[in-house]
Amino acid sequence: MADINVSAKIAAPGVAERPAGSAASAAGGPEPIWDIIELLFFAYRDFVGDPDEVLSKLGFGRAHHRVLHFVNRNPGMKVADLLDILNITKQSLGRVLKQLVDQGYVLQKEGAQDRRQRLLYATPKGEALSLKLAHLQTQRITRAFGELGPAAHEAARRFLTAMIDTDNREGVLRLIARADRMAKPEPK
Amino acid sequence: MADINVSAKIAAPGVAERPAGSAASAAGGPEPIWDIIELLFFAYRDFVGDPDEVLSKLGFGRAHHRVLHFVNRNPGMKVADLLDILNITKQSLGRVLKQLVDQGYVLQKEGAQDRRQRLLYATPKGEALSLKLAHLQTQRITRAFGELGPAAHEAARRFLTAMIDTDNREGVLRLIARADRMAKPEPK
DNA sequence: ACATTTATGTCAGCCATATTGACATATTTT
DNA sequence: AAAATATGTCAATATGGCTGACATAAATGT
Repeated sequence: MADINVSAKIAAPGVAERPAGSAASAAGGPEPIWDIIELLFFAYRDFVGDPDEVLSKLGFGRAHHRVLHFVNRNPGMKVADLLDILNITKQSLGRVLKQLVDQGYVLQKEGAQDRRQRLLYATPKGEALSLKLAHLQTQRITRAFGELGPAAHEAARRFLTAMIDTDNREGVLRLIARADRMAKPEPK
Repeated sequence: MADINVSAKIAAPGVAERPAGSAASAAGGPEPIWDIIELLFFAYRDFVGDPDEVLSKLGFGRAHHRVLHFVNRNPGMKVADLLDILNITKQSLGRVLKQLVDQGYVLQKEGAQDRRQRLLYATPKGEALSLKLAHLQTQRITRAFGELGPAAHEAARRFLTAMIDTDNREGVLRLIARADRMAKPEPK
């Protein structure tokens, strides 16, 4: 991880400083909430950084992580569901998914009612990797909550939920709730 | 934005549900904190989605946004500082930075003390774009805080800060704090 | 029964953003 | 004078997005 040591000489004598009433507040409306904007950037960067290290050793990237994660959490999901969640094209998904299938992390099974569908399941190998990555992220979250006290989990959940597009929010919450109830995959 | 409408048939009748003490807690250590892991994914996706739309119309991408953001927030920063923050190589930065310079969003000035340095500044045009993008993100944050009550800002700040790598955290907080001082310089 | 729509896959090519390695130039430091 | 530093650049490569076009099988509607 990069160390953020911007040299103190940035605000060196002679270097232009902004005039008193900054351009933002004077001209362009409400003051940006800089701290949250930047903290989100850094927090997310570190949050995905842990899994990225593990994945790169396997020749995988963040795209594989996302696919494997949602497949593992929602056994039997359709390809189309995954496309909606990830918000990418089927061509993009196809490449990544094929690698996961070929290497035995994900398997596809013909739908029982609708035989056009290729329902997706994580194999034991895939589940193990998914859980390993989730565990890394959970360690970070647990450490953060440990620093913050018992109300932190609920507060974080509420904040993050409120940051989601309002028209998507219900769907996301349903997705999470159902995945929590979801069975272990039984591709029979 | 994609609508998350995973077909309800995933949890089809007859599909087993996870027994109370789930497989993960039985087998593989502590239970992953799925809700925060997934909410972070969706919240961040929407958070960067707003600027992405504006940027794509200008032929820019997320990389340009990051560069412009930090340059605007830290006028006079060195190229090396930017590389540390963004955690990319100078070759990757070079291409993006060149476009921003060529199109008049960023300018480079020779360092006064060290003439090897190319100190980076946002032009008025660059500042305007940066603020426009920050405004979009601020609208989302403001809406979220509005739903959550007055303590939400402090809670979010504490949560996001705690999620950052411990050895990076101080540097990040210093960076944010100094940028805030640059925006509203105290009468010296 | 036939036509249409749906779910998925695939081929081919393009673009954006990242990488590594090697090398160049100017400037500061030793 | 030599070494280290700050930056830039060339060349090649990889990943993960994209669009467009087309193929197949199965479900659905008339």
